[in-house]
Amino acid sequence: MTSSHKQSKKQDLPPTAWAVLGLLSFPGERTGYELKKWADSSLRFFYWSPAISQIYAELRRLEELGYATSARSGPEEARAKRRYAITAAGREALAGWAGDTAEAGPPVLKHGLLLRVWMGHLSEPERLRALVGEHVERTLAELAAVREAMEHAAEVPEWGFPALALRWSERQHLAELDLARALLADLDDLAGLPGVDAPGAPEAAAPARGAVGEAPPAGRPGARRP
Amino acid sequence: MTSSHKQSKKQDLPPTAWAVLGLLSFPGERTGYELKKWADSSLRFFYWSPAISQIYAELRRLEELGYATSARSGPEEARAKRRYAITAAGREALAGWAGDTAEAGPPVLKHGLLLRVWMGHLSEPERLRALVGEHVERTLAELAAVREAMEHAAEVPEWGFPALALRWSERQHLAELDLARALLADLDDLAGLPGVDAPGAPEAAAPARGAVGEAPPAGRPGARRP
DNA sequence: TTGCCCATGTAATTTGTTACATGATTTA
DNA sequence: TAAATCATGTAACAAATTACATGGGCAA
Repeated sequence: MTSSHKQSKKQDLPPTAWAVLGLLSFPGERTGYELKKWADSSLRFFYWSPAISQIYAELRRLEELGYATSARSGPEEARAKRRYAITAAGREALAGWAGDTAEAGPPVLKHGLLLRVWMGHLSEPERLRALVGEHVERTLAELAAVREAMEHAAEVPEWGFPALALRWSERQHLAELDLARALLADLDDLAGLPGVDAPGAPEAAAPARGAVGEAPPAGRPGARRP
Repeated sequence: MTSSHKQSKKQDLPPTAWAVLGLLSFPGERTGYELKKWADSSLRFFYWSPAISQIYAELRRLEELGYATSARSGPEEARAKRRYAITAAGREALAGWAGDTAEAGPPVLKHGLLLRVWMGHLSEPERLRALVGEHVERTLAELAAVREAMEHAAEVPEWGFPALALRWSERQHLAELDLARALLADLDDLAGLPGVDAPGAPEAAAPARGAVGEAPPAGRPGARRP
């Protein structure tokens, strides 16, 4: 078991494989099914929750690489229940990946709402505003889900880092709500109706000031009516 | 060539196809190459910039569907320069997609840094802080790129909506910087060193207040040292 | 006894990437 | 005249999804 096993390219797995291995890096053994449920209430808030079929595929790959082991229980036949655990090699590889500066790229954001705003000339102004409203609704629902997950995470003391990640996600969703409010205001400006039909909130502005470069405080961008 | 052409499923294209069609929805005809460059300085900030080879593929598909037309110029031979334009059918379909409430899902975010923080037990605290620092650097660079793109967008009067999207992106990046600052503070707390080695900024807090549910103001989460 | 949750997997397909091939036009 | 940029495409592959197949255990 020395020469040319299968480990062709050691440190070059897709992010999903590392994410699954990360799930395994917490104490305890679990099944693919359990991993999926856990991902649904943690990773999905700031990263991604793979399809269950992909989790099984990654688990097999990780085992082939020697990064995980499995013990089957129940029927000795095919499709027996398998509980997976990380190996020492797996832990080491994962730690290497997690700390690798080159590996960590920029965050990936695909924001469907903004794509629609960008081509806003195709929609009625009202439709656009409605889309933003739906986005706010979805964000509120997500925020509630994050907070629920936070309660679970708070129960277990060794989940300090997962709790941190969830706190980040909570703030991120709050920021998303602020961005939506500002977007709505800009949309009004561009439509040429300055501040008339705003239904609720009385101009709660002051968005994201930073030590970096102050966000253009005066003078909205559009507002060019002939 | 009338009966069963190829348009099997009318309104069911991948988001990338719609994005490319969206690029085409602005006045003027352009080549795939030009589309790619434009996407690199607009769509990529809040959505995504497809590979050039995929742009060509999508353009061919859009033409097959009758959503775009192309006129070749230069050599009549193969691989002639092609300028694409949207058709009336294309514009209609795109408008339908853009306004469709069911079509617009939640934004997709894959944040590699947070994935690493989530499994922070695998890294040295210093490494983790360094990763956050790099993220801040990247974000600042992106922010500068957004601002440069905004200058270009400001030149052309009919780019009101693209300008809005860029403004959103600018604020989004500023929010990301705030989130990184808060994350760093939480990391310090969890490490047990409360607020000592903060190098620069004198506690510029007050992140995202919202009418929704105030972000836990007092009492940090971790801070449980034995 | 029907339906739901647990649990694992295969197959087909879509989406998207990188690497490669080719050549024209512009700029230094 | 060499290099960069413009410009279009093909081929091979990777990543990930959906749909499907299978079956045990448990609760209404």
